[in-house]
Amino acid sequence: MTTSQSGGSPAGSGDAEKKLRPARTNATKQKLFEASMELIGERGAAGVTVDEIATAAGVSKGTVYYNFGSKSDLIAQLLRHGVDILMARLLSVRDDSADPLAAMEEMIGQAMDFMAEYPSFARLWVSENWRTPSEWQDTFAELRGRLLAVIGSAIDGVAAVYPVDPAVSRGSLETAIFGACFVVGLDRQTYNPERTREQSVAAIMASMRGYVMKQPPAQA
Amino acid sequence: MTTSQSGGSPAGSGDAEKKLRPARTNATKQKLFEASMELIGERGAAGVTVDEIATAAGVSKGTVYYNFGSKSDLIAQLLRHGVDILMARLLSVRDDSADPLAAMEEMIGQAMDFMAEYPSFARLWVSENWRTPSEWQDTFAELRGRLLAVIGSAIDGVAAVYPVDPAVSRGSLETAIFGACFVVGLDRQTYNPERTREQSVAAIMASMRGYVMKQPPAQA
DNA sequence: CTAACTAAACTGACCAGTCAGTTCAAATAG
DNA sequence: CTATTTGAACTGACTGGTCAGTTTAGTTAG
Repeated sequence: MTTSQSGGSPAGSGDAEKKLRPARTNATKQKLFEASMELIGERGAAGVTVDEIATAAGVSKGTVYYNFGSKSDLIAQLLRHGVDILMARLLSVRDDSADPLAAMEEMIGQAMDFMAEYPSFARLWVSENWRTPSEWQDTFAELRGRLLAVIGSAIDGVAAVYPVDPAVSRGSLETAIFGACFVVGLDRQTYNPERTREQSVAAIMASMRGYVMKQPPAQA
Repeated sequence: MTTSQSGGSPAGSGDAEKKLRPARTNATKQKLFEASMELIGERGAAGVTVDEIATAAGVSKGTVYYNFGSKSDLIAQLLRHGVDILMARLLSVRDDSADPLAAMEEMIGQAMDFMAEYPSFARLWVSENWRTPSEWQDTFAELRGRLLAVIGSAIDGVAAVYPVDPAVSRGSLETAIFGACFVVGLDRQTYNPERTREQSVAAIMASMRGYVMKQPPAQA
């Protein structure tokens, strides 16, 4: 069970020591992330073998187990890795509060760019996210919460300035927008490559424009 | 590769003879659909064995191969089966054109009910839908087209009566609504069981209300 | 009587995880 | 400056097990 490697095993290391120890390791992990993102996005977590991942990364199978504790662990870290990238992009949108609707629109645009750039991650996410008893259940819950918080605060920004339909719960709207980003992004890549980024953003933004009410602001 | 069964094999029968031949077969197929829908929804197509499906359906493994040519074939027919049910519900909404927005709302409600009743089908759909080279690719393309057509005509119904934002392409909106139904439905079941049907419908309907413009109708 | 189904054994491929051994750059010693 | 040691990083053959699909001889029910 325990990976009793001859040397110290970085497999178990959560996140710490990012500067001192690793020499080749980080480059190797990066290659493994890229290779497995690609393969797993295409054929699913269960449909890809560790050997394939190792070969695609130009590394031996043992190296995968040296760097990660298990296939499952690799995928968990892969999920975190992808979410880190997406989060960074979403947070790059300055909430200058000039117009919260514009901020929202840019966030959705960033999300669409991310889906276009990492479609395999998006596929992995939607493939595994809603499985009921799954390894990664906790991972998903945590990452989902982080992402929804960002979207939620953008919605709050809008609700603070515009009058807003009280019949629409913030939580459901978060979910709808979040989900629409993934689905619209994936659908564009899979079935409608001719669709533009702007069309996609506009379609998702429709729910925000439907959320703000047509009456003039109720002057807080 | 070729399924050379001893007895006459209904395995290859696409859709024809639904009345003449089968005596026990239909009941068995039904049981197999239910069992595999459940299992595959939970653990994914690749994560479930044919033996498990057979046992769960209270049937022998041979029967699975008697009724279906292969695991892959079973899943393809399972997809069609689920879409048939969903389509029937969507089409049950009378397009009385009294208010196309109300019709749209009821359609989304029907979709939410379906997701609540067959969450495993929804999981199967989102898990496999966007895989790039997959068996079932053609099946998905066809079924997706059928479903989008129904939603599209509901959108057209709205666009025929209300003034509508030309910046939002019908295709992207179809996709966004279609996808939101799956994602919101699944999220409700997985992460937010306290969310009501109405909240979910309202969140998805927001995109329709954002699609119709705030100016008074342009009087066709 | 025959289509539908059973039960069980079997094949051949495939795969996650293991482990004994190799490499090599940097540290330490002479 | 050279020799030796250390250990992290990596290798790839191997193991124990699983699984899709097949086959066969017999049973059940319409």
